[in-house]
Amino acid sequence: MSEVRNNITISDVAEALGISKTTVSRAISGNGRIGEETRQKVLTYIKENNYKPNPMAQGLATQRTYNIGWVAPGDSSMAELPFFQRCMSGVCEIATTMNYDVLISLVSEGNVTHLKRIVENKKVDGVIMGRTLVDDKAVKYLKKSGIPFVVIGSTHEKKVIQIDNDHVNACREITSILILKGIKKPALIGGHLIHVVNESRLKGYKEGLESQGLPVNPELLYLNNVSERDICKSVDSAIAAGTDCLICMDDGICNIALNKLRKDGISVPGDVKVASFYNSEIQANHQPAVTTLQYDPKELGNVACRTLFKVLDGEKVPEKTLLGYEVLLKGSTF
Amino acid sequence: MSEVRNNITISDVAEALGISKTTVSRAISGNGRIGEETRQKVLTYIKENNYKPNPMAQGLATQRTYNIGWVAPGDSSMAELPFFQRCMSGVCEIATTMNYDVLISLVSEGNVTHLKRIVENKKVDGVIMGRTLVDDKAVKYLKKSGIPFVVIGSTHEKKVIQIDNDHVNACREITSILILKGIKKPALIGGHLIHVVNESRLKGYKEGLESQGLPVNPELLYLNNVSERDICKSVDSAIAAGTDCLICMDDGICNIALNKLRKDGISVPGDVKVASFYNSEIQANHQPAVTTLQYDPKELGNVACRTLFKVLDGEKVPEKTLLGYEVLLKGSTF
DNA sequence: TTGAAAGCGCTAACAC
DNA sequence: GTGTTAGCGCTTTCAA
Repeated sequence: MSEVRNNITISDVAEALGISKTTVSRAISGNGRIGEETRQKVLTYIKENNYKPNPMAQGLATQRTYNIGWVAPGDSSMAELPFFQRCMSGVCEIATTMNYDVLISLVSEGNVTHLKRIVENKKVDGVIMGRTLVDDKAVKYLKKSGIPFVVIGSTHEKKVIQIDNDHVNACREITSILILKGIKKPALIGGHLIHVVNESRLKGYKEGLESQGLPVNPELLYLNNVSERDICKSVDSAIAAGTDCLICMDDGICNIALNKLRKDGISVPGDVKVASFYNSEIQANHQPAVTTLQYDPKELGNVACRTLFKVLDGEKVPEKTLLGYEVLLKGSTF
Repeated sequence: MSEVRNNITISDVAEALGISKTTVSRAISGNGRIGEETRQKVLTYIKENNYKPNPMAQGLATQRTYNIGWVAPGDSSMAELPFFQRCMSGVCEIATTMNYDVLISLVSEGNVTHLKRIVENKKVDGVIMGRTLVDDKAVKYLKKSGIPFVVIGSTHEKKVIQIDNDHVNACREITSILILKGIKKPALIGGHLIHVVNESRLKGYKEGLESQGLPVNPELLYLNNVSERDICKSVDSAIAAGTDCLICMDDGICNIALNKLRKDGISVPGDVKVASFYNSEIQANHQPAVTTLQYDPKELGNVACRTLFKVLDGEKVPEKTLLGYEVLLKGSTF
C-alpha cells in the first residue's frame, strides 16, 4: 500500500553497493572528493530505488530545516486580499526550486507568539514577512532573534532587508500624469498610516503635486480612512470641496468610493474622475475601468524568496530592492 | 544578539539538575513514571531557562514531523477565493493549539509533484486538502501513499475522510423556499462540474424543484459556465426562456450575472429575482443584497484539522462529516 | 579516493 | 522512580 513512501536509508544504499555511508553521502552532496565512477554508481542506484534522504536526519546533522516561514496577516480583512496570495505563490514557487518548503505563520495585530514558536523551535531556516506595519512587533522580534529574514514592503527599522515596489515614484508619476491631463484639484482618499505603504503613497502624491507646481491642499487630503463610513464621509467632503478627481489609496477604498458615487448619482468620469493607487479585478471590470497603478505581487514573492536564499548562503544583498510598476490609464479619468 | 534562539539541549538540563536525560524527557512528555518532585524541578528549570526540545531530534527519534500539509489550489483564480484563506486560517488555528505547524503545498491542475515531495520527504505527518475535484490526482496519490489525510469537500473516491458543508440539503432548501415564495421558473446558472461541490449543488437544486412538484426544465439549466462570456450567454438564454429567478451556483457567477443584468437594464428584483448558492462580501454589499446560502469556511478548517489529529492518534472517525448552513433571505428575491 | 567513528538532540526499551 | 543504552538517518572530522 504505502509503496510510495520510501523507507530506504543511506545505510541500505551503502550496503547494497558494498560501500560506506560516507561515500554515499558524498556522492549525493557533492562535498568531499569521490571517484567519478562510484559517484555515478551511487547516483543511478538511488534514482532507480527512489532513495530520498530523510530531511529530519539531515536537519539534525546540519542544523537546517529546509523550511522557510511565510508570515501572513492573520486578520481576515487583510489576509483575503489577493495580494498576499500572489506573493505567497511567488514565494512557494522559488522555495520549491530550491528544495525548500514553506511554513505558514499567521500574525494578527502584533501577536507574535506563533512566529516566535517556529523560530525558537527551529522549524525554519529563515522568514519572509508578507507585510510590514510602521511599528512592527514581528520585525522587531525577528531582528532580535538573529534569524535571517526578508520583508515584503518597507519599514523604518534599520538593517532590515526589504523588497518593495517603488510606491513613491509610482504615485508621484500617476499624480503628475493626472495633473498634466488637466486635473486641478486631485483629492486623496487615504488608508491608515500604520501601513508603511500608505506613507509612501502619500509621499508620492505630495511629490506629484509639487512637481506640477500644485500646493498640498488640506481640504483635499483625507487620511486614515478605515471604515466604509470614514470613506463615504471623506468622499462627501472632497466633493463639497470641489475636487475634480478622487485618488484612492488602494483598491478597497476605491471600490467603496465608487459605490458611494453611484449611489449618490455622481457620474464617473463625467462629474468627477477617479483613480486608484492599487489595482484589483473589480476595478478592471468596473464601467468605466479605473485608472490605476499596477504591480506584480508574485514577482515580489519571487524576489523576496531569492533574496532570502542569498542571505542564507551568506551572500551580501542590498538592504532595499525596489521593483517596478505600471500606470494604467483607463476610462475613469478621460 | 540571538539570545532568543535557544541552544540549550536536554543534556544541559539533565546535567544542571544532576539527573539523566531520560528523566528530563519523561518530565516533559509525561510518558513513563516519574516522581512528582523531580517533575516539578525539571519543569521549572526548563521554563526559567527557556529550554525548547529540538523538533528535528524529536522527529528523528519518533518519526513525527509536527507538521501537517495544507494543499491549496495553485491556479490563482481559485486560490484567491476568501474561502480557502478562511479554511486555512481555521486549520492553522487548530494546528497551533496542538503544537503543529502547517506546510503549504500548491497543487495546480493535477500537478502533484510538490505534494509528492513533501510526503516522500516525510516533511508532514498528515495532509489536509483544501478542495477536491471529481477526478482528483492528489487524492489518488495520497490514498496510494498511505499517509493520513482529510479532504475539505466531497469526493466519489471511496475510503476518504471528508469534511463538507451539507450542500445538497442547503441547495434543496433554498430552492424550495424560493418556489414557496412564488418563483415559478428558477434558472440555474452553474459552474463547472469537475468540482464535486457543483454536482452537489445541482443535485440539491433538482431535489428542491422536485420537492415542490416542479419539473427540471432543460431550458432553465445552464451548466459548466466557466468564462464571463459563458455566464452572460446563459443569463441571456435564461431571460429569453422567461425565468423569474436566476439562481447562481456560486458568488463569482453571481457577481458577473449581476453586472450583466445591470448593464442590460434589467432590474433586480423587479424584472428578475436573483439568488446564489454561495455568499461573498460583494453580494452582501450589493443593492439590493442577494439572497444566498451562507457557510463557515473557517469552521470547515477547524473540523478538518481536528479530524486529522484524531486520525493521527489512531482514533476512528466518520468517513463523512457534514457541517451546517444558513439561508439568508435578502432583497434580491423580495 | 574511501571508510570508521563520533555526534546532531531526542526517545524508548530494558534494567536496576 | 530513575538511569543505561541503543538507536533514529544523516554529516563530518580524521585516518588510512
